[in-house]
Amino acid sequence: MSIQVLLADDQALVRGALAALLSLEHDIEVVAEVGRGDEVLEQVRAKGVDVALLDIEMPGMSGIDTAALLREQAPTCRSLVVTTFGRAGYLRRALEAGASGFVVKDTPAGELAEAVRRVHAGLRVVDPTLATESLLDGASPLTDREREVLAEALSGAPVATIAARVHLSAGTVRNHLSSAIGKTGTTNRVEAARLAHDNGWL
Amino acid sequence: MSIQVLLADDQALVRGALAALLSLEHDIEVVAEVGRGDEVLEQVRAKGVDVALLDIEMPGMSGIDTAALLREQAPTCRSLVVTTFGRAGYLRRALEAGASGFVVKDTPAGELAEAVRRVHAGLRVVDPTLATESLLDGASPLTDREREVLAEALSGAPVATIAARVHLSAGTVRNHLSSAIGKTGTTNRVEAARLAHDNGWL
DNA sequence: ACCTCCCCATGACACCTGTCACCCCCTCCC
DNA sequence: GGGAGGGGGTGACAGGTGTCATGGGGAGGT
Repeated sequence: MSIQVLLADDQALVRGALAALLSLEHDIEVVAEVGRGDEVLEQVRAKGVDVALLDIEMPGMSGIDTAALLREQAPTCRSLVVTTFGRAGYLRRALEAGASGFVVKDTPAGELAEAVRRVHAGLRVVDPTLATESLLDGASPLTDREREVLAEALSGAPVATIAARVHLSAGTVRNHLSSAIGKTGTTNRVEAARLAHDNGWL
Repeated sequence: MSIQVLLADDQALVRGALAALLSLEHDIEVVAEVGRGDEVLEQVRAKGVDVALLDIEMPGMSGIDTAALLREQAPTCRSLVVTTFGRAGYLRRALEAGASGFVVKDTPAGELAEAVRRVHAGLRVVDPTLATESLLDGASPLTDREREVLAEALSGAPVATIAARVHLSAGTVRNHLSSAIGKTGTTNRVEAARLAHDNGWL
């Protein structure tokens, strides 16, 4: 019995290309493709998927949240997160969410099939270049509120707008921003938001 | 004689997957793969490439600049730009640079081979969803200086830092920023920079 | 009970930003 | 020649921003 695989990626071309790549392997069969995170569970149940390849940045539901959902609702299906960005915090959050593997998109193509087999066998697969870096500084120093406020600041909105969106006073928002700026070692909210985003903290 | 194709994309996994996808076609042969824009020309000359698939965001040299280089240095090789982002300005700039085609990565996988064939036949291939939108408002309203200053502002640097980097007085930088904010209909530099970036103006 | 940490909030202060008026230069074009 | 437009610059002003001191409240650990 070959390994039943689901592909979740918002870019149809990448999805189709990965399907072609994996279909070259005799022991792997791509049985489902979806472009949104919130369509994964339904397909996993319907097709009896063994391994779900999840992109992180998808409409509907992120790959990380999807992995957590699968762990609860479909524990026989293992998750392999395949993402564009090798952000330290992503790996940590993916593993915490119950993903069995984490592969960056610039790994050699030949290794993907091997990663799928390992995950299916119950092993963990972690991109080696990230493993060391991540577990050291991957933890976010930000509190929940700081994270929330920074995420809003990413778009460049002024304090008043942010305050309205998170239902806080303008002064409190500025305090959170100031705290986040201090923790990230930056000099203003924009730099802080970028750094936090690049580290996968948002 | 089958069509000789080169793949240029900084993500090895995507590159390998696209190679697998295109290799399913009997009349297409992937003869070269590179991960950097500045390695394309060399490979095109060495392998006698007919069609170069170029990602835009690559280290070394952007896909757009690479297309322009190929037009000059290897006019028998046609360029097909394949990119993640459907930004209006990208299409316009790609076509101005001499690319024969422009495809977004979330087009159906099956259409890629057809796009390659059309480009090879000397036809233009343009993503239909972008064609209308792009040629209307794809032109940037920004002057060179405004573009330059906005690009620096993208990182969140304060005016003093930007002024030092572009060798202008702080006041002039603020004037350019103010002008750019006005033209983009935004309220501050961060929003203006994001909008300009998303439209491919930077 | 006590300490620590996070959360919410206010007021004050220095500084940064966005805008405007006004000046200069140069180039292109009618 | 004159006008339009881009570029570079200055000074001034209102308002936004970052920091700090100082409150109060609650959850968790010792």
